[in-house]
Amino acid sequence: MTTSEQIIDTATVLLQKHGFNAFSYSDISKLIGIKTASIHYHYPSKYDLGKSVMAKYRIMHKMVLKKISAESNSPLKKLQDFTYLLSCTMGKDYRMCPCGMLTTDISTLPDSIKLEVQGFYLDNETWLASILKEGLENGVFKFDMSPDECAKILFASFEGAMLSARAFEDKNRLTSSLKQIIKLIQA
Amino acid sequence: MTTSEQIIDTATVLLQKHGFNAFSYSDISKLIGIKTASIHYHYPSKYDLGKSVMAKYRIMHKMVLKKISAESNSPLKKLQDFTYLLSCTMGKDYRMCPCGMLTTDISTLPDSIKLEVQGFYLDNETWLASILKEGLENGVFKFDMSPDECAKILFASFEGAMLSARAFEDKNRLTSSLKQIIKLIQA
DNA sequence: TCTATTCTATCTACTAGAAGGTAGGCAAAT
DNA sequence: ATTTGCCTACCTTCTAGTAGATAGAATAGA
Repeated sequence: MTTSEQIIDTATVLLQKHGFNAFSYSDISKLIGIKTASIHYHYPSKYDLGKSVMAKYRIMHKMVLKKISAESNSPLKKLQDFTYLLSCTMGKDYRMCPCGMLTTDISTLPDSIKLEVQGFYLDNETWLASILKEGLENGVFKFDMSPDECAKILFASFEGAMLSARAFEDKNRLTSSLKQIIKLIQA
Repeated sequence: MTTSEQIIDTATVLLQKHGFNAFSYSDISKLIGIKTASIHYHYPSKYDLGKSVMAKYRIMHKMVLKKISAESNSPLKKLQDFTYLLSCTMGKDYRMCPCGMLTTDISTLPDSIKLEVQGFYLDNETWLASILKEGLENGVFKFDMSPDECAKILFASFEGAMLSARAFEDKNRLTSSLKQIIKLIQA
Protein backbone atom coordinates (compact mmCIF):
# COMPACT_ATOMS: atom_id res chain seq x y z
CA MET A 1 0.00 0.00 0.00
CA THR A 2 1.34 3.43 -0.92
CA THR A 3 1.86 6.13 1.66
CA SER A 4 -0.93 8.30 0.32
CA GLU A 5 -3.31 5.34 0.58
CA GLN A 6 -2.16 4.69 4.14
CA ILE A 7 -2.81 8.34 4.96
CA ILE A 8 -6.32 8.22 3.50
CA ASP A 9 -7.21 5.00 5.30
CA THR A 10 -5.87 6.22 8.63
CA ALA A 11 -7.66 9.54 8.24
CA THR A 12 -10.87 7.72 7.37
CA VAL A 13 -10.83 5.75 10.60
CA LEU A 14 -9.95 8.81 12.68
CA LEU A 15 -12.75 10.73 11.01
CA GLN A 16 -15.22 7.94 11.69
CA LYS A 17 -14.12 7.64 15.31
CA HIS A 18 -13.67 11.25 16.36
CA GLY A 19 -14.88 13.67 13.69
CA PHE A 20 -13.11 16.07 11.35
CA ASN A 21 -12.27 18.67 13.99
CA ALA A 22 -11.01 16.10 16.48
CA PHE A 23 -8.08 14.57 14.64
CA SER A 24 -4.85 16.17 13.47
CA TYR A 25 -2.03 15.55 11.04
CA SER A 26 -0.01 14.70 14.12
CA ASP A 27 -2.40 11.85 14.99
CA ILE A 28 -2.01 10.37 11.54
CA SER A 29 1.75 10.84 11.59
CA LYS A 30 2.08 8.88 14.83
CA LEU A 31 -0.12 6.05 13.58
CA ILE A 32 1.75 5.42 10.36
CA GLY A 33 5.24 6.53 11.40
CA ILE A 34 5.74 9.49 9.13
CA LYS A 35 6.27 13.20 9.77
CA THR A 36 3.39 15.66 9.46
CA ALA A 37 5.29 17.52 6.74
CA SER A 38 5.16 14.37 4.62
CA ILE A 39 1.39 14.25 4.96
CA HIS A 40 1.21 17.84 3.76
CA TYR A 41 3.23 16.76 0.73
CA HIS A 42 0.48 14.31 -0.26
CA TYR A 43 -2.47 16.41 0.94
CA PRO A 44 -1.47 20.08 1.17
CA SER A 45 -4.39 21.08 3.37
CA LYS A 46 -6.61 19.18 5.76
CA TYR A 47 -9.55 20.02 3.52
CA ASP A 48 -7.79 18.30 0.61
CA LEU A 49 -7.41 15.26 2.80
CA GLY A 50 -11.04 15.37 3.90
CA LYS A 51 -12.24 15.60 0.35
CA SER A 52 -10.06 12.68 -0.74
CA VAL A 53 -11.31 10.60 2.17
CA MET A 54 -14.93 11.08 1.19
CA ALA A 55 -14.19 10.60 -2.51
CA LYS A 56 -12.47 7.26 -1.93
CA TYR A 57 -15.14 6.19 0.52
CA ARG A 58 -17.83 6.92 -2.05
CA ILE A 59 -16.08 4.87 -4.71
CA MET A 60 -15.59 1.87 -2.44
CA HIS A 61 -19.14 2.13 -1.14
CA LYS A 62 -20.63 2.29 -4.61
CA MET A 63 -18.73 -0.86 -5.55
CA VAL A 64 -20.28 -2.74 -2.64
CA LEU A 65 -23.74 -1.46 -3.51
CA LYS A 66 -23.26 -2.62 -7.09
CA LYS A 67 -22.28 -6.05 -5.86
CA ILE A 68 -25.35 -6.29 -3.63
CA SER A 69 -27.61 -5.24 -6.51
CA ALA A 70 -26.02 -7.71 -8.88
CA GLU A 71 -26.72 -10.75 -6.76
CA SER A 72 -30.01 -12.39 -7.63
CA ASN A 73 -31.67 -11.88 -4.27
CA SER A 74 -35.06 -10.53 -3.32
CA PRO A 75 -35.27 -6.77 -2.68
CA LEU A 76 -35.78 -7.57 0.99
CA LYS A 77 -32.53 -9.53 1.13
CA LYS A 78 -30.75 -6.70 -0.66
CA LEU A 79 -32.04 -4.21 1.88
CA GLN A 80 -30.89 -6.49 4.67
CA ASP A 81 -27.47 -6.72 3.04
CA PHE A 82 -27.37 -2.93 3.01
CA THR A 83 -28.09 -2.73 6.73
CA TYR A 84 -25.52 -5.45 7.40
CA LEU A 85 -23.01 -3.26 5.58
CA LEU A 86 -23.80 -0.39 7.95
CA SER A 87 -23.36 -2.72 10.87
CA CYS A 88 -19.89 -3.67 9.58
CA THR A 89 -19.06 0.00 9.04
CA MET A 90 -19.70 0.69 12.70
CA GLY A 91 -17.42 -2.22 13.63
CA LYS A 92 -16.68 -2.89 17.25
CA ASP A 93 -15.42 0.59 18.06
CA TYR A 94 -18.61 2.48 17.22
CA ARG A 95 -17.35 4.25 14.14
CA MET A 96 -19.92 6.38 12.36
CA CYS A 97 -20.29 6.48 8.64
CA PRO A 98 -17.87 9.28 7.57
CA CYS A 99 -20.72 11.09 5.90
CA GLY A 100 -22.64 11.28 9.18
CA MET A 101 -19.55 12.66 10.88
CA LEU A 102 -18.90 15.28 8.23
CA THR A 103 -22.54 16.32 8.25
CA THR A 104 -22.30 17.55 11.83
CA ASP A 105 -18.99 19.27 11.01
CA ILE A 106 -20.37 20.66 7.75
CA SER A 107 -20.57 24.32 8.80
CA THR A 108 -16.78 24.29 9.20
CA LEU A 109 -16.05 22.67 5.84
CA PRO A 110 -15.49 24.03 2.31
CA ASP A 111 -17.82 23.30 -0.59
CA SER A 112 -15.46 20.68 -2.03
CA ILE A 113 -16.19 18.44 0.97
CA LYS A 114 -19.84 19.47 1.24
CA LEU A 115 -20.45 18.28 -2.31
CA GLU A 116 -18.88 14.88 -1.60
CA VAL A 117 -21.05 14.50 1.48
CA GLN A 118 -24.20 15.39 -0.42
CA GLY A 119 -23.08 13.05 -3.17
CA PHE A 120 -22.83 10.22 -0.68
CA TYR A 121 -26.40 10.84 0.47
CA LEU A 122 -27.57 10.82 -3.13
CA ASP A 123 -25.59 7.65 -3.97
CA ASN A 124 -27.36 5.81 -1.17
CA GLU A 125 -30.78 7.30 -1.74
CA THR A 126 -30.67 6.48 -5.43
CA TRP A 127 -29.63 2.91 -4.74
CA LEU A 128 -32.23 2.43 -2.01
CA ALA A 129 -34.95 3.92 -4.22
CA SER A 130 -34.26 1.37 -6.94
CA ILE A 131 -34.44 -1.50 -4.45
CA LEU A 132 -37.61 -0.09 -2.93
CA LYS A 133 -39.22 0.32 -6.34
CA GLU A 134 -38.40 -3.26 -7.21
CA GLY A 135 -39.80 -4.49 -3.89
CA LEU A 136 -42.90 -2.36 -4.20
CA GLU A 137 -43.68 -3.75 -7.64
CA ASN A 138 -43.35 -7.39 -6.66
CA GLY A 139 -45.19 -6.89 -3.39
CA VAL A 140 -42.36 -7.39 -0.91
CA PHE A 141 -42.62 -3.84 0.39
CA LYS A 142 -45.57 -1.62 1.15
CA PHE A 143 -45.46 2.14 1.73
CA ASP A 144 -47.68 5.04 0.95
CA MET A 145 -45.21 7.37 -0.76
CA SER A 146 -42.82 7.43 -3.70
CA PRO A 147 -39.73 5.15 -3.61
CA ASP A 148 -37.61 8.31 -3.71
CA GLU A 149 -39.25 9.72 -0.62
CA CYS A 150 -39.10 6.38 1.13
CA ALA A 151 -35.39 6.03 0.28
CA LYS A 152 -34.70 9.39 1.91
CA ILE A 153 -36.36 8.55 5.20
CA LEU A 154 -34.89 5.07 5.17
CA PHE A 155 -31.33 6.30 4.80
CA ALA A 156 -31.89 9.04 7.36
CA SER A 157 -33.28 6.44 9.77
CA PHE A 158 -30.27 4.23 9.26
CA GLU A 159 -27.89 7.10 9.95
CA GLY A 160 -29.90 7.99 13.04
CA ALA A 161 -29.74 4.40 14.23
CA MET A 162 -25.95 4.41 13.91
CA LEU A 163 -25.85 7.63 15.87
CA SER A 164 -27.90 6.27 18.74
CA ALA A 165 -25.87 3.05 18.88
CA ARG A 166 -22.77 5.22 19.11
CA ALA A 167 -24.27 7.30 21.92
CA PHE A 168 -24.84 4.19 24.02
CA GLU A 169 -21.88 2.19 22.74
CA ASP A 170 -24.38 -0.57 22.14
CA LYS A 171 -24.30 -2.34 18.82
CA ASN A 172 -27.52 -4.13 19.56
CA ARG A 173 -29.21 -0.75 19.39
CA LEU A 174 -28.08 -0.56 15.78
CA THR A 175 -28.90 -4.08 14.63
CA SER A 176 -32.30 -4.26 16.31
CA SER A 177 -33.28 -0.79 15.11
CA LEU A 178 -32.29 -1.63 11.55
CA LYS A 179 -34.48 -4.73 11.69
CA GLN A 180 -37.47 -2.83 13.04
CA ILE A 181 -37.15 -0.06 10.48
CA ILE A 182 -37.30 -2.59 7.66
CA LYS A 183 -40.33 -4.16 9.30
CA LEU A 184 -42.18 -0.85 8.92
CA ILE A 185 -42.15 -1.10 5.15
CA GLN A 186 -42.60 -4.85 4.76
CA ALA A 187 -45.83 -5.92 3.11
CA MET B 1 -30.16 37.27 32.00
CA THR B 2 -27.12 36.42 34.09
CA THR B 3 -23.68 36.00 32.55
CA SER B 4 -23.58 32.27 33.17
CA GLU B 5 -26.94 31.91 31.42
CA GLN B 6 -25.65 33.96 28.50
CA ILE B 7 -22.60 31.71 28.31
CA ILE B 8 -24.73 28.57 28.30
CA ASP B 9 -27.09 29.90 25.67
CA THR B 10 -24.28 31.09 23.41
CA ALA B 11 -22.41 27.80 23.83
CA THR B 12 -25.60 25.90 23.03
CA VAL B 13 -26.03 27.67 19.71
CA LEU B 14 -22.34 27.26 18.81
CA LEU B 15 -22.54 23.58 19.69
CA GLN B 16 -25.64 23.14 17.57
CA LYS B 17 -24.09 24.98 14.66
CA HIS B 18 -20.52 23.71 14.64
CA GLY B 19 -20.02 20.88 17.13
CA PHE B 20 -18.14 20.59 20.42
CA ASN B 21 -14.66 20.52 18.91
CA ALA B 22 -15.33 23.42 16.57
CA PHE B 23 -16.08 26.23 18.98
CA SER B 24 -13.84 27.83 21.57
CA TYR B 25 -14.06 29.94 24.68
CA SER B 26 -12.74 32.71 22.47
CA ASP B 27 -15.78 32.40 20.18
CA ILE B 28 -18.13 32.74 23.13
CA SER B 29 -16.13 35.63 24.57
CA LYS B 30 -16.40 37.59 21.34
CA LEU B 31 -20.13 36.98 21.03
CA ILE B 32 -21.10 38.15 24.49
CA GLY B 33 -18.32 40.68 25.11
CA ILE B 34 -16.52 39.04 27.99
CA LYS B 35 -12.97 37.70 28.42
CA THR B 36 -12.26 33.96 28.16
CA ALA B 37 -10.93 33.96 31.71
CA SER B 38 -14.36 35.04 32.92
CA ILE B 39 -15.93 32.09 31.17
CA HIS B 40 -13.49 29.83 32.98
CA TYR B 41 -14.70 31.40 36.22
CA HIS B 42 -18.24 30.17 35.55
CA TYR B 43 -17.28 26.92 33.82
CA PRO B 44 -13.74 25.89 34.81
CA SER B 45 -13.31 23.46 31.94
CA LYS B 46 -14.92 23.15 28.54
CA TYR B 47 -16.28 19.80 29.64
CA ASP B 48 -18.07 21.50 32.57
CA LEU B 49 -19.60 23.87 30.07
CA GLY B 50 -20.63 21.06 27.76
CA LYS B 51 -22.26 19.17 30.57
CA SER B 52 -24.16 22.25 31.72
CA VAL B 53 -25.33 22.93 28.17
CA MET B 54 -26.82 19.46 27.84
CA ALA B 55 -28.27 19.53 31.36
CA LYS B 56 -30.08 22.81 30.74
CA TYR B 57 -31.19 21.68 27.31
CA ARG B 58 -32.68 18.52 28.80
CA ILE B 59 -34.62 20.47 31.41
CA MET B 60 -36.05 22.92 28.90
CA HIS B 61 -36.85 20.13 26.47
CA LYS B 62 -38.65 18.07 29.10
CA MET B 63 -40.78 21.08 29.98
CA VAL B 64 -41.92 21.40 26.38
CA LEU B 65 -42.63 17.68 26.16
CA LYS B 66 -44.71 17.92 29.33
CA LYS B 67 -46.67 20.76 27.84
CA ILE B 68 -47.36 18.82 24.65
CA SER B 69 -48.50 15.79 26.64
CA ALA B 70 -50.75 17.87 28.84
CA GLU B 71 -52.79 19.34 26.01
CA SER B 72 -55.86 17.27 25.24
CA ASN B 73 -54.91 16.35 21.70
CA SER B 74 -54.83 13.04 19.89
CA PRO B 75 -51.57 11.07 20.05
CA LEU B 76 -51.09 11.84 16.37
CA LYS B 77 -51.30 15.58 17.02
CA LYS B 78 -48.87 15.21 19.90
CA LEU B 79 -46.41 13.41 17.67
CA GLN B 80 -46.80 16.12 15.07
CA ASP B 81 -46.15 18.72 17.77
CA PHE B 82 -42.98 16.85 18.64
CA THR B 83 -41.73 16.95 15.07
CA TYR B 84 -42.67 20.62 14.82
CA LEU B 85 -40.47 21.18 17.85
CA LEU B 86 -37.54 19.55 16.02
CA SER B 87 -38.21 21.75 13.05
CA CYS B 88 -38.02 24.82 15.29
CA THR B 89 -34.81 23.51 16.86
CA MET B 90 -33.18 23.41 13.47
CA GLY B 91 -34.26 26.99 12.84
CA LYS B 92 -33.19 28.74 9.67
CA ASP B 93 -29.47 28.16 10.18
CA TYR B 94 -29.57 24.35 10.17
CA ARG B 95 -28.71 23.81 13.79
CA MET B 96 -28.69 20.21 14.89
CA CYS B 97 -30.12 19.05 18.15
CA PRO B 98 -27.17 19.38 20.63
CA CYS B 99 -27.50 15.72 21.46
CA GLY B 100 -26.93 14.72 17.84
CA MET B 101 -23.87 16.94 17.74
CA LEU B 102 -22.40 15.56 20.93
CA THR B 103 -23.04 12.00 19.80
CA THR B 104 -20.63 12.35 16.92
CA ASP B 105 -18.11 14.01 19.25
CA ILE B 106 -18.72 11.45 21.98
CA SER B 107 -15.39 9.62 21.75
CA THR B 108 -13.67 12.86 22.77
CA LEU B 109 -15.95 13.56 25.74
CA PRO B 110 -15.90 12.56 29.41
CA ASP B 111 -18.55 10.37 31.03
CA SER B 112 -20.25 13.37 32.62
CA ILE B 113 -21.31 14.58 29.17
CA LYS B 114 -21.90 11.10 27.79
CA LEU B 115 -24.45 10.44 30.52
CA GLU B 116 -26.33 13.64 29.74
CA VAL B 117 -26.43 12.72 26.07
CA GLN B 118 -27.72 9.24 26.82
CA GLY B 119 -30.21 10.80 29.22
CA PHE B 120 -31.51 12.99 26.44
CA TYR B 121 -32.09 9.97 24.22
CA LEU B 122 -33.93 8.23 27.05
CA ASP B 123 -36.02 11.33 27.85
CA ASN B 124 -37.26 11.42 24.29
CA GLU B 125 -37.67 7.70 23.86
CA THR B 126 -39.66 7.43 27.06
CA TRP B 127 -41.91 10.28 26.06
CA LEU B 128 -42.42 8.96 22.54
CA ALA B 129 -43.14 5.46 23.85
CA SER B 130 -45.96 6.78 26.02
CA ILE B 131 -47.50 8.64 23.09
CA LEU B 132 -47.10 5.60 20.85
CA LYS B 133 -48.71 3.33 23.42
CA GLU B 134 -51.65 5.68 23.75
CA GLY B 135 -52.03 5.86 19.98
CA LEU B 136 -51.69 2.13 19.56
CA GLU B 137 -54.45 1.49 22.08
CA ASN B 138 -56.97 3.82 20.55
CA GLY B 139 -56.13 2.74 17.00
CA VAL B 140 -54.44 5.89 15.70
CA PHE B 141 -51.11 4.13 15.20
CA LYS B 142 -50.22 0.70 13.90
CA PHE B 143 -46.84 -1.04 14.21
CA ASP B 144 -45.68 -4.55 14.75
CA MET B 145 -43.32 -4.07 17.71
CA SER B 146 -43.37 -2.73 21.26
CA PRO B 147 -43.93 1.01 21.80
CA ASP B 148 -40.44 1.12 23.37
CA GLU B 149 -38.82 -0.31 20.28
CA CYS B 150 -40.85 1.92 18.02
CA ALA B 151 -39.92 4.98 20.07
CA LYS B 152 -36.24 4.18 19.59
CA ILE B 153 -36.43 3.93 15.81
CA LEU B 154 -38.68 6.94 15.63
CA PHE B 155 -36.31 9.17 17.54
CA ALA B 156 -33.33 7.84 15.60
CA SER B 157 -35.18 8.56 12.36
CA PHE B 158 -35.94 12.09 13.46
CA GLU B 159 -32.29 12.71 14.32
CA GLY B 160 -31.28 11.26 10.98
CA ALA B 161 -33.74 13.50 9.19
CA MET B 162 -32.23 16.56 10.89
CA LEU B 163 -28.81 15.41 9.83
CA SER B 164 -29.75 15.02 6.19
CA ALA B 165 -31.50 18.40 6.12
CA ARG B 166 -28.31 19.90 7.51
CA ALA B 167 -26.18 18.20 4.87
CA PHE B 168 -28.24 19.79 2.08
CA GLU B 169 -29.13 22.99 3.92
CA ASP B 170 -32.68 22.20 2.94
CA LYS B 171 -35.36 22.49 5.58
CA ASN B 172 -37.91 20.90 3.35
CA ARG B 173 -35.90 17.71 3.60
CA LEU B 174 -36.59 17.78 7.33
CA THR B 175 -40.27 18.67 7.31
CA SER B 176 -41.24 16.32 4.51
CA SER B 177 -39.21 13.44 5.97
CA LEU B 178 -40.81 13.94 9.39
CA LYS B 179 -44.26 13.75 7.79
CA GLN B 180 -43.45 10.58 5.86
CA ILE B 181 -41.95 8.86 8.90
CA ILE B 182 -45.14 9.45 10.86
CA LYS B 183 -47.12 8.10 7.92
CA LEU B 184 -45.30 4.77 8.28
CA ILE B 185 -46.90 4.11 11.67
CA GLN B 186 -50.31 5.59 11.04
CA ALA B 187 -53.19 3.12 11.11
C1' DT C 1 26.67 3.80 -21.65
C1' DC C 2 27.87 7.56 -18.90
C1' DT C 3 26.52 11.80 -17.18
C1' DA C 4 23.52 15.70 -16.02
C1' DT C 5 19.24 16.85 -14.58
C1' DT C 6 14.81 16.57 -12.80
C1' DC C 7 11.36 14.44 -9.95
C1' DT C 8 9.67 12.05 -5.81
C1' DA C 9 9.12 11.43 -1.19
C1' DT C 10 10.79 12.11 2.82
C1' DC C 11 13.16 14.64 6.47
C1' DT C 12 14.53 18.66 9.99
C1' DA C 13 13.44 22.93 11.55
C1' DC C 14 10.53 26.48 11.91
C1' DT C 15 6.39 29.75 12.10
C1' DA C 16 2.20 32.15 13.61
C1' DG C 17 -1.78 31.55 15.70
C1' DA C 18 -5.20 29.39 18.51
C1' DA C 19 -6.40 26.24 22.05
C1' DG C 20 -7.62 25.41 27.01
C1' DG C 21 -6.35 26.89 31.24
C1' DT C 22 -4.03 29.50 35.49
C1' DA C 23 -2.47 33.27 38.72
C1' DG C 24 -3.37 37.09 40.77
C1' DG C 25 -5.42 41.75 41.06
C1' DC C 26 -9.39 44.76 41.76
C1' DA C 27 -13.90 46.88 42.37
C1' DA C 28 -18.48 46.32 43.80
C1' DA C 29 -21.85 43.92 46.28
C1' DT C 30 -23.18 41.29 50.51
C1' DA D 1 -14.51 41.29 55.84
C1' DT D 2 -15.59 38.19 52.57
C1' DT D 3 -17.44 36.78 48.35
C1' DT D 4 -18.63 37.55 43.55
C1' DG D 5 -17.52 38.49 39.02
C1' DC D 6 -14.76 40.24 36.05
C1' DC D 7 -10.20 41.77 34.47
C1' DT D 8 -4.97 41.66 32.70
C1' DA D 9 -1.27 38.94 31.86
C1' DC D 10 0.62 34.83 31.19
C1' DC D 11 1.62 29.70 30.19
C1' DT D 12 1.89 25.42 27.70
C1' DT D 13 0.55 22.67 24.22
C1' DC D 14 -1.21 21.81 19.95
C1' DT D 15 -2.60 23.30 15.34
C1' DA D 16 -2.14 23.63 10.27
C1' DG D 17 1.12 24.89 7.35
C1' DT D 18 5.97 26.40 5.14
C1' DA D 19 10.97 26.43 3.78
C1' DG D 20 14.66 24.23 2.56
C1' DA D 21 17.80 20.14 2.60
C1' DT D 22 18.60 15.48 1.09
C1' DA D 23 18.81 10.85 -0.78
C1' DG D 24 17.41 8.04 -4.29
C1' DA D 25 14.89 6.94 -8.57
C1' DA D 26 13.74 8.11 -13.15
C1' DT D 27 14.76 10.35 -17.31
C1' DA D 28 17.12 12.74 -21.07
C1' DG D 29 21.03 14.01 -23.87
C1' DA D 30 25.72 13.31 -25.58
